[in-house]
This record gives sequence, structure tokens and C-alpha cells, in this order.
Amino acid sequence: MGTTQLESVQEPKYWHLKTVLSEALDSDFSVGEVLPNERDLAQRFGVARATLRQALEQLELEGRLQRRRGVGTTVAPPRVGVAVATAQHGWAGEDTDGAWQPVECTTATAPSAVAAMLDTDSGELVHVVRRIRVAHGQAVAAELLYVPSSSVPELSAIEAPSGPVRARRVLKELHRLDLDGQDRSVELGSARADDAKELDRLPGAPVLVVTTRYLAAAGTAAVSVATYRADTCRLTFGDSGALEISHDEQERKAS
Amino acid sequence: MGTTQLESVQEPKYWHLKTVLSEALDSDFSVGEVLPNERDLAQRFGVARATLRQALEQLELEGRLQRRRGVGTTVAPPRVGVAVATAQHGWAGEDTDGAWQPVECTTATAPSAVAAMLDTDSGELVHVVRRIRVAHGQAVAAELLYVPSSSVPELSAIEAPSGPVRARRVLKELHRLDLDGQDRSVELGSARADDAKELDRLPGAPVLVVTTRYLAAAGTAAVSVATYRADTCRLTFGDSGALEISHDEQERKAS
DNA sequence: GAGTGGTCTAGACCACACT
DNA sequence: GTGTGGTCTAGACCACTCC
Repeated sequence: MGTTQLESVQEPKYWHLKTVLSEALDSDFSVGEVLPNERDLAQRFGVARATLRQALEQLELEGRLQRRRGVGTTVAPPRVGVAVATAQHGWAGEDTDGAWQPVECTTATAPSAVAAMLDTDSGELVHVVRRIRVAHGQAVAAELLYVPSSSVPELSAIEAPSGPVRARRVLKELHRLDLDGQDRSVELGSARADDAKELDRLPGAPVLVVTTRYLAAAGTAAVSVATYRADTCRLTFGDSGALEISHDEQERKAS
Repeated sequence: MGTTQLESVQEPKYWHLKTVLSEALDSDFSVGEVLPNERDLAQRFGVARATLRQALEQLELEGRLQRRRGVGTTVAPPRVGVAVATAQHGWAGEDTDGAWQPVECTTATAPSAVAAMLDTDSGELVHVVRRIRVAHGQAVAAELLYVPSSSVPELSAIEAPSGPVRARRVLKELHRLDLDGQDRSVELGSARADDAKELDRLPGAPVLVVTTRYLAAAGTAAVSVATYRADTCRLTFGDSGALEISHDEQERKAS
């Protein structure tokens, strides 16, 4: 005993726990409410804390819970729908709700994967603009925008030395370009230390990595790698408004 | 000793391990190669197996590794870029690489979140088409397509009884509609038991949930909820071809 | 300092895929 | 049967937040 599977079918304990907790969240808790701490919950359900944590991790991944070290576990609000621009240029500013805020601008070599998408030699220096996207008073995304010098010829190399001012300068120059379109991809990743800090998460937190290639007549004008908080964000693409789904659709019994 | 943090800075062991393993993967391993088992690896690095597993989980999440119970851990190939249709109707068939394969079709009530997007009353019966998307000989996505009867008036209620034949029939009817556009959203989720089975993953595996609302003159013609394997897929949107990024861009030293 | 979540250990057994 | 990854336990200490 002890580790024996009590359930009739062989369903992992943490999975069953997750289901029970999920239903409890729907019925007995409201957004922002604080849950009992992990040690109490584990004891209450008769499982080890590690097992309880496995269930909580899943629920956090699905955007149902929010956990903060030293504070506690709270019921998360429905995911924020953030529009990923399709037709508009990304840097025109003033998105419907969440706007991009330039943070800084440095000059560095692009990662090899980015250099491959730009038509630059790897090792070539490019402008790197750091931007943060804020929605509902919370940082939802951190971006690195790689701009080869050839895309912003008007910009003298030694101007404002690496700050928000210079970032805005680069964006302004970029805004002048005619764009032919954008290639975009979305994949799952884990937050690097720097991104995690900006997003108020721990390193390794799950993020949605949106890679955008801005195409101009001359070729690839710029490449953006934006990491969105996967726990709180729902990325929306679309011809019209936003979607209305709140979180994962209800469990559906196997047919 | 024992649990003491040996590293100069306080960086979690599993995080450091992940970095080390990641570099080893780049230099000493090739795609498809089998890693030593977890017990060996843990001992080799002088950590508990649970800690080693935390690092492996991260790498799997990032699409670097593939783990299969009873088999072992192998080096994963670069993520597959799967195009999420933008302009075309999704059900016309024959996507560039991965095509949708109808599996079955039942009649059921849509989940409340889906019913809200359709203009149906919750509780109303709709056609539910199950499709699987295959790319490179591997199932990459499982979809449930919800079609209200009003969108396919020509279809008699009691026709082919719930099978691929009926699924194709519904899609064919659907194909006749003029679409005004699509709303689409992407978010992180965990695989339900049924989806996990189709995708050859364990329940709870991370998936990218793509929710699409197909808009017709009359309103919402159909809603699709597709779950893509987050470990192996990179969703691409775009006016032109696919992106070239292989996996997470290299670590960037804090500036 | 007290309380929280985050990390880590050293075991054990289970489910599954091979042979 | 043997070996793999998956689950689970019962502890411990650490890092952080708040009082």
C-alpha cells in the first residue's frame, strides 16, 4: 500500500487530482481568490506534495492558476486575447489594447538562426531593439527586433547610445519602409532568463515564441522574435475581432 | 552538503543541466540518436533522477528531445513547420504537405464555449467532424470541427451513420459555402485523453490549441478546435513560404 | 520571523515495449 | 523477463514576500 493505485482504472493520481481541482475552481472559487497552500492541499487530498504540484503545474499551464513564490496560488483570470498584427506593420504603435513599448536598443550580432532569415552574414552587426508589450497593466510579451543597417540607412551608427531614445529612432526609420508582407510562425518555448525577468516569470516558464519576418522589396527588412506568456495569453489572428473562448473547452467524455 | 548549491551563482541545478545537455546535443549527438537512460545520466551528472528529468522535460518541451516509455530518449528532429491556412478554406483538402484526414462524424452538443461562438443555443445538436492532420508520416494535429445543421441544410439528419463517409459528406456540403473570413486564436493547452491517443502522446502533453471561427454571410458557419503537438510543430502563418528557424535561438548573454 | 512556492534527494513501484 | 520512461512518496532545504 502507500503507492497503490486506488482508482478503479489506472489513471495517474495527478491527472485525477487536476480534474477534481479544475471542477472545484469552476464551482467554488472566483477569479483572484487564493487557494490553500500546497502542503495543506496535499494533505487534504492524501497525496505527496510533489504529486499535488504536478496537478497544479498542469492547471497553471492551462492558464487556470497563477502561482507566485512567497505569495501563494490564486485563481487566474481568463486568458487575455492579444492580437498579433497581420496586415498592419507591427511598429506603427497603438495597438487596440496592448501597445509595444521600446525599452532599449543595442548593436550586436544576430543569433545564427536570425541571421539566416535576414540576408546578412552571420557575425554582421545589426540593430537590436528591445520592446515590451503591455496589456491590462501587465507585461505579456518581450520582443527582440533585429534590424540590419541596410534597412535603416539614414541612421548614423553613433547616435543615441543604446537606450529607449535610440530604439524609437530605429522604429521611426523602419516605419518608412514599404512592406510586401510578413512571414510568421508560432511555437512553444521556454523563457530565457532575460525574457523571464521582463515577463515577471521564472526562467523556463512556458512561452509562445512568435517569429516574424518582415518582407520588403529588397528582401527581409527585419526579424522579430517575440515571446508571449503562454499562461496568460491567447494569440489572436484574424480578419475581424477577437475570439470569445475563455479557457480550455470543457472535458468531453470519450465517445 | 548534499543539497547545497555548488554553483557560484544560485542557478537551479536542472537549469544548468539543461544548458549542458543542450550543448551536448548540438555537438555530440545527431538526430534520432538514443541517449543513455535516465538512471545512468543522473548518476553521471551526480544528481537525483527527478532533477535530471526536470531538465529532460524542458528539452522535450522545446522540441529538442523525444521520450517514449519503454523505449528511451532520442534526439528530436527540427520542428515541422505546419501551415495554418489563412486565405483558403480549411476543408478544401490537399494542403502543401500535411493534409487533413476525416476520421469520423457524430452528432452531439457543442461545448458551451464553442456554442457561444456559433450562434446556436447551448444544448443544440451539431455535427462534429473528427479530423487528423498528418505531416511527414506522423500525426501532428487532431481536430474537432463543429458544424451547426443550419450551415449544411442539404444534409439529411439520418444518412451515413457516424463514420469517415459521413465526415466527408459534411465537409463537401461545407465547401459550398461562401466564407467572409476567419477568426483564429492560438493558445497553450494540454492534450485531452482522446487527442493524446490520436497524437501518440500521453494525456496532458503540451499542445497548441488553434481555434478557428469560419465566418459566412449568415454568421458563424463553423468552429474548429485543432490541437497540434507542441513538441514537434511550429505553426506558420504567412503571405508567402515557411520560416527557416530550427529551434530556440541560442542563449543570449544578459546585456 | 513566518509562510509561501521552488528545488532537490533517494528511494519505490507501475506501465509499456522490446526480445 | 529485462529495460525503459512515468508516477509517487516523505522527507529536506532554499529563495522569496510580507509583516
